[in-house]
Amino acid sequence: MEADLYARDCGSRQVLDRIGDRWSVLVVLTLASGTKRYGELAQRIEGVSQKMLTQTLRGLERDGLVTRAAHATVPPRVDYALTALGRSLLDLLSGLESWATTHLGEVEAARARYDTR
Amino acid sequence: MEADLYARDCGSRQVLDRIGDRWSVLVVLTLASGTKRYGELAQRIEGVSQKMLTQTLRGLERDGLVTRAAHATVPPRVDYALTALGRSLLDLLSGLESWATTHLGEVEAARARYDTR
DNA sequence: CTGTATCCGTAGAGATACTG
DNA sequence: CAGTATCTCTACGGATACAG
Repeated sequence: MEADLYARDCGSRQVLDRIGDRWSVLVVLTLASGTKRYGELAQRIEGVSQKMLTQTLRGLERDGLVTRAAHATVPPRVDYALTALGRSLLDLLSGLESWATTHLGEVEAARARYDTR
Repeated sequence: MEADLYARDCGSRQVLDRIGDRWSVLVVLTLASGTKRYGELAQRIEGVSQKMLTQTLRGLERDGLVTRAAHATVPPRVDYALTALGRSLLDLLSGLESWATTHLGEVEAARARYDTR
């Protein structure tokens, strides 16, 4: 079976959807520097709601990109970390991150030009 | 001014949003092989509605990633192409494409594992 | 601390019909 | 051919409250 990104029902589209997910990228990038607790992620990623963070983490865990380790302590503690698969995605995502920051100015300029004509 | 991807109101988040957009990625990748007409894009990208394709193209044009050239012929003809900025994104996106297709199997396996426990 | 459950408003996506 | 306009619908995301 061939993986055709352009085909409607190809699973590679779903993979792209996860990458494209707004919070997934930020979560994976945050985990680049090592294991993080739930609260650390929530604090670092500004603007993410509890619901969305949990939902995103579940999705990443389901896709095998992130591991979840719950410790039965009081208070509870849950550690999230990247899997090997998750780390394999890291280079690409940090490339995206640096593209976004370095070309931000050009994009904003283009928008200003577009909006004023 | 610093570009912090994790800051709520930083423009780099909006840039990431565009990259993350489902159809934008597919459109840019389709334009990788050169100028395409509206209809060619619609045909190549399976499942995209007319509305979404137009909307995506407008967004990409606004952000300076794509040019739009309308010819006043009968029937009309509109050519879309990548700008230099758009091409600068291409390597990253094709990296994403190949990651998606090569790791599709692992992701699907992880999902199956997650869903059956 | 790390979640789950519920309600609710709005943006987004599809379908359809129409136009230069 | 390449759109625009309008309608409908749902499903995403935020807020809030509660629980283990």
